[in-house]
Amino acid sequence: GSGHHHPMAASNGNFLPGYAGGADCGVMNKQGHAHTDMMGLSEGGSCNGGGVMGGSFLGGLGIPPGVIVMAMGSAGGGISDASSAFQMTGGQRALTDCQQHPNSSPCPSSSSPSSSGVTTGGVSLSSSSSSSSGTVAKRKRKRCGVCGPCRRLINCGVCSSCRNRKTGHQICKFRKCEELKKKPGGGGGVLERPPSVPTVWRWEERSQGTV
DNA sequence: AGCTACGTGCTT
DNA sequence: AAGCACGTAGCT
Repeated sequence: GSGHHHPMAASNGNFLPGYAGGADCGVMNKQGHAHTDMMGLSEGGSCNGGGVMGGSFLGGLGIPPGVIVMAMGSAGGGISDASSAFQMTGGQRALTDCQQHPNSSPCPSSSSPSSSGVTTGGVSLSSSSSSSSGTVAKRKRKRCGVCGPCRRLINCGVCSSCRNRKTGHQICKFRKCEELKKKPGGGGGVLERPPSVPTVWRWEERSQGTV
């Protein structure tokens, strides 16, 4: 057989092997700790050529969660399944990450609240810098780590941000945190956070406390 | 020191 | 208003 590519893969193969495939794998590996997340998301490791087209396909394309849910709901015909699957990936991501590196505390949203301060609803106001002479230095907000885009671990490789990364210095559009998309002072509702965070927190606390 | 990505200004 | 490009904060 020669060139019997999958119809879907063929149409998308224009960029998958070029951007999502190589670029993502390379970048992710370089990150060091992200590979666990990626595996949890793709359930097979697209980089290793696991053959799970669905995983690499969705991840590579960077299709937003909503699309995935719709697709699954359409195929499986069960919203419960879609919801479960979606939550599983998200939960597994956080838990796996935390468990893989409990000492390094890689979790930006759940592992080290005091340092990251994301869960408190903003950047850590700890007197790190700029507290000497009262100069209000520009402090970057950090991604919430729990929204859909934040859960996404693979760059689509085709959006303007990915393509113009060299000059744009921007994260993949599909990975752009929903909170960061809003204005810094947008309604001051920074305290609003999804139930995913407190759930994980309780889980960890119970785990540590019980043991 | 180098990389990633947020914040902001400029251009369209 | 949306997108692009640049500076630079934050992290490794």
